[in-house]
Amino acid sequence: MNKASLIDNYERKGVTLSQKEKDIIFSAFKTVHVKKKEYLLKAGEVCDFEAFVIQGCFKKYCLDDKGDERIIHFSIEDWWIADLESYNTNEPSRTSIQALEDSEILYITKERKEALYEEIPILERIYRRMTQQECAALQRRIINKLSLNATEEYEYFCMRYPTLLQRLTNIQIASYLGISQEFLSKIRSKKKL
Amino acid sequence: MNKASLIDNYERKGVTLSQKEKDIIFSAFKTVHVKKKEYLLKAGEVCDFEAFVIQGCFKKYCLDDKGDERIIHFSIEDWWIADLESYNTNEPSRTSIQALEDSEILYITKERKEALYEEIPILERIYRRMTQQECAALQRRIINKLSLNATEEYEYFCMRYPTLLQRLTNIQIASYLGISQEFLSKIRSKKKL
DNA sequence: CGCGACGTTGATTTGCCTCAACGATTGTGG
DNA sequence: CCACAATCGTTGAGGCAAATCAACGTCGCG
Repeated sequence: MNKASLIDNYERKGVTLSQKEKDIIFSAFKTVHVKKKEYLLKAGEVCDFEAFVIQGCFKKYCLDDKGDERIIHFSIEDWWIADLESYNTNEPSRTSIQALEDSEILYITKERKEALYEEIPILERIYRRMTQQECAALQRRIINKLSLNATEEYEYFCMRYPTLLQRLTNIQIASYLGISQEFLSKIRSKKKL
Repeated sequence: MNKASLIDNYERKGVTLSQKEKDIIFSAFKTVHVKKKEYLLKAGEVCDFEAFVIQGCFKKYCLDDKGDERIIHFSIEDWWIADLESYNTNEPSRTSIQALEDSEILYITKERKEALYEEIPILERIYRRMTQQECAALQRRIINKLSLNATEEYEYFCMRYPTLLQRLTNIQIASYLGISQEFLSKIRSKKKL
């Protein structure tokens, strides 16, 4: 993956960009290297950026009242990461974003991005469609949480995100599914039979 | 609530519209009356519309493998309703949308709405911000599902949607929370003590 | 009036959690 | 580069939250 994948990601939303527009976009983003275990965002800070993952893997999580991590989302190559709730409201984030591998991202501040919308209005459409798709994905996750038991949710995860399976620990997957690592282990051992 | 609330809803996203733009918008939407128990969308159909609720209440739900209803979302006055997943992909919806009360909506087809984006480009921004907020709300729901037990989820629902509480049956609330109606009843009786 | 949907309560079952123990793997400092 | 610690994956025993099943009174409505 490289910087150009950002433009691919944009144009996959059904919009064609001129070379000049592409240049403006590239100059608005900053390439940033993030080492494993480093944080892009810590709970309590305001999320004033968005990032596009070129290489690597991130988790977005919050802590429950017992202090256990609840993973909300994983982002790998070609995905976006930010805390939209904090980004929208300018209030402190309840989530943290941490690199699970040495990673490389394209980073843009909220301020810079708002300016970009003025320069390239068609970006509004691109991000509208992108956000619509994210809504659909989040709705799907809620439907699964309402309809499936732990075993079925794990099977859906395996089917939907086979590449993620290999890059994550069981603890991380269990936290994403909302079950204990011990119970996930039992699900896996039953599945092999 | 009346038609003008649609414009209020738009302008609350930080954009001001001219009178001419408002007129164009009004003429693009159709006022539709929907009787209690009637369907706006049935599972298996493609969702080629969006609707804004002026009066009344709707539920969006799907059926699990046992045939039980799982309510994904309620929409009352001043909210939007559609199945974004089907709307985006043009594939058959897995959800159904049904009126819980005699209702009145502003209805627009996908085709008409795409034309509206061409006529009034600033609508792209309005809908982008609207969709961003929806994403944040969906993320919040996922966090709750991951972090809270049934009692805490119910208390959050009461706090967040007090007006909905009075208009829904316990069965509907239980289905939304993903618990059985019997258990919800037990939660409620404990709470009164 | 009578039927069906609703809300409640109790008895029983079950899916998943918690705690504890263990080997295997990974990481790290000397 | 090795020794030791930390993290990880697994398994078993026991416990709890919530589901299921069943019964019953109430209410609204045709």
